[in-house]
Amino acid sequence: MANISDVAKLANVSVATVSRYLNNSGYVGKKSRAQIEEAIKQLNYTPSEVARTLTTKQSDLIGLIIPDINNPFFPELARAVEDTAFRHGYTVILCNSDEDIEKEQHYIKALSKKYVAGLILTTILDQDNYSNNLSIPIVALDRPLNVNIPTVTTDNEKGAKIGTQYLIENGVSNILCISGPKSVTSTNLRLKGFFKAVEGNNVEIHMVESKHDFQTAEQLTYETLQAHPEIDGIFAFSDASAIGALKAAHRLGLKVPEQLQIVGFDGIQMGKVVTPSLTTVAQDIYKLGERATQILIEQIEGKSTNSFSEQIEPQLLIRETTKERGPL
Amino acid sequence: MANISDVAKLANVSVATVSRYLNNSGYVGKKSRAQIEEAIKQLNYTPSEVARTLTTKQSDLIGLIIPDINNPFFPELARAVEDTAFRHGYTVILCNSDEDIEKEQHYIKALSKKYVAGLILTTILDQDNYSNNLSIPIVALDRPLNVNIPTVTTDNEKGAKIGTQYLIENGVSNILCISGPKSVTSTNLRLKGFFKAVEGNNVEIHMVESKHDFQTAEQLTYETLQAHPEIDGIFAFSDASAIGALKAAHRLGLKVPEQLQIVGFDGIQMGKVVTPSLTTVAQDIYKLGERATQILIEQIEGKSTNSFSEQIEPQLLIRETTKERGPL
DNA sequence: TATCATTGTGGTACCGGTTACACAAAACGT
DNA sequence: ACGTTTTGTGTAACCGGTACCACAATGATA
Repeated sequence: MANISDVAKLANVSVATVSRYLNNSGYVGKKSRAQIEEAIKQLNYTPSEVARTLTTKQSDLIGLIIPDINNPFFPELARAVEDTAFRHGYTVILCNSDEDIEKEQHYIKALSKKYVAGLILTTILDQDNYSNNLSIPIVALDRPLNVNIPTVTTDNEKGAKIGTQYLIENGVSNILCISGPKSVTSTNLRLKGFFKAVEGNNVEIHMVESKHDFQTAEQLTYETLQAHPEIDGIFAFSDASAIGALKAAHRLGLKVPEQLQIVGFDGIQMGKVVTPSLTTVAQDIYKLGERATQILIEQIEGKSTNSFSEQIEPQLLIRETTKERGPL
Repeated sequence: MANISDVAKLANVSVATVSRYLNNSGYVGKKSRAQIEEAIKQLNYTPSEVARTLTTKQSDLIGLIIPDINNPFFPELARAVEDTAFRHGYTVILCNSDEDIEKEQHYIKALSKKYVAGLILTTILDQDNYSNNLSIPIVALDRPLNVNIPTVTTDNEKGAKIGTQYLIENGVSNILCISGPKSVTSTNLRLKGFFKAVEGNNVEIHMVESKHDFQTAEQLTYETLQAHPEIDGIFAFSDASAIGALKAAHRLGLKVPEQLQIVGFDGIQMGKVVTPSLTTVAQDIYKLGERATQILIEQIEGKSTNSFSEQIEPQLLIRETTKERGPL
């Protein structure tokens, strides 16, 4: 691969001039410009991003760490981040931490050594250490990280509250709550919302904790439903769990929504395509990813240091797993 | 951030010695070693991957370009690639080309400027140009690229053949074939297999072309099924399409598998969780990703130049969308 | 005409590493 | 005791860019 001095030689100018041409910085005469363009074409030259990064300490890389690529919520989120980043001239490095702290730290380290311009994290670090000893901008997405780090989340408490309330309004009196991992802040906020909605209403509750994953939720729900046939409603903290629960209900021959009503959380595309289609507390996934990226880029480009945390409103999507049917 | 010469100074040795220590190349005395370790600890030093890449022209980055992150097949594939890469000390950069050639080329260019060590492509480039003017190892995954590039695929023709045959054996006489985009090689191979299976058997066929995406397939199937109520079997070229088709069947009140049998292709996790669970021609997704990565790494590390294309056997997973029920 | 801003260009130190080479001290063989 | 090998270390060129500085030519202004 040709380098900048090959170009300079061929164009009969100095590397400095070529560099100026490439970066549109400083003056470049008409004649030189033409020669340089010609040389670049002839040599099929592309500047090395690596060398440039080394001197400028800047890059157009944004690292995105997600915990579980197999939960469709995260690909959809990644899609939004990628779209937005792309539109601003950044390239996204997507890493899958697998809910594994070690793997996550490995990625954070690997990425920061590579001079990513910034990091978007969807993760479980409750310690404050990471924010501080890393000198690049970070934005937390979906799950708050710590007070000093801008965070973009859905109003989880509210979401859980309206989801649960809707179940209760629809006549459910014995709810199974399928929560997510307790280590994650958003789980706890949703728990809070759930309990607020339940409070004072005469409903019985059962709690299980599940990964946001079809299989796990299906198995857990199957067992719980067998042990407690009186359960007539399920509120799941993710659509993935809800869909697993739906499967369990089918296996047990329970009619949804007649015998059992289900409300999920997330609003992934897949919710529309299962049968019956899933009533859910939808997060505005695209907006979530978009805002996180915008905030990060603002920080990277130094345009703003104070665009802090944002909460995005969830919205109840009424579909077919609850009795009071709405539009498809 | 501290750099190598800070470490050298603090340890009272030269940068060369530190470098030798870091890379385990050449001799480093006991005393120096200890001092260096101490200095590194004190300064919290990590070598800059960027600088290293610049001189060595090597990196531990593997670029993976997938066409559609929202089709669960690809996240599962990405997972496999990532796992394998991680185990070998490589980091995966995942890019989503969105089936968009421009975006894809942008990513290929961006990645090659960053000295990725190699590239895994899942893509639609029928032209040969890319293989040649890029000097890094490439492996094509899921879709063959061109003869000079190692390729890891499922035996698509065979897969389509056994899927279709199974449908016919189960008494289907009027098949709707939901193919994928014709621009992709694997689609054409599957078409070939489909036609081979159909040939000579007295079945009627309908063809539609769909993206591998729930919504599109659902809509298309809905329309086709309405126009042709005599259809009693569907073979879809992806599980995503098959699941969309299943939804369409539900909307039309058709009983699956009694009135309509469905076979998908891919073997994604989700197939298990829909109701009824999806009979499908399963690709060995993990193996697909694993082998592609292994072959790429072999090429990167120069261990092998001739480990060429591999085909992986598909396997029919009999579940509930076909009449002859197998194990769950 | 002298002065000064504008335009255009080249030289070169530097970013943070790697590595070839030179050289010294220690260990070894005879 | 002396040549040879092994071990240990430093100097400096280099990777491919960027950017500061110096300097020349041109045009504008006083």
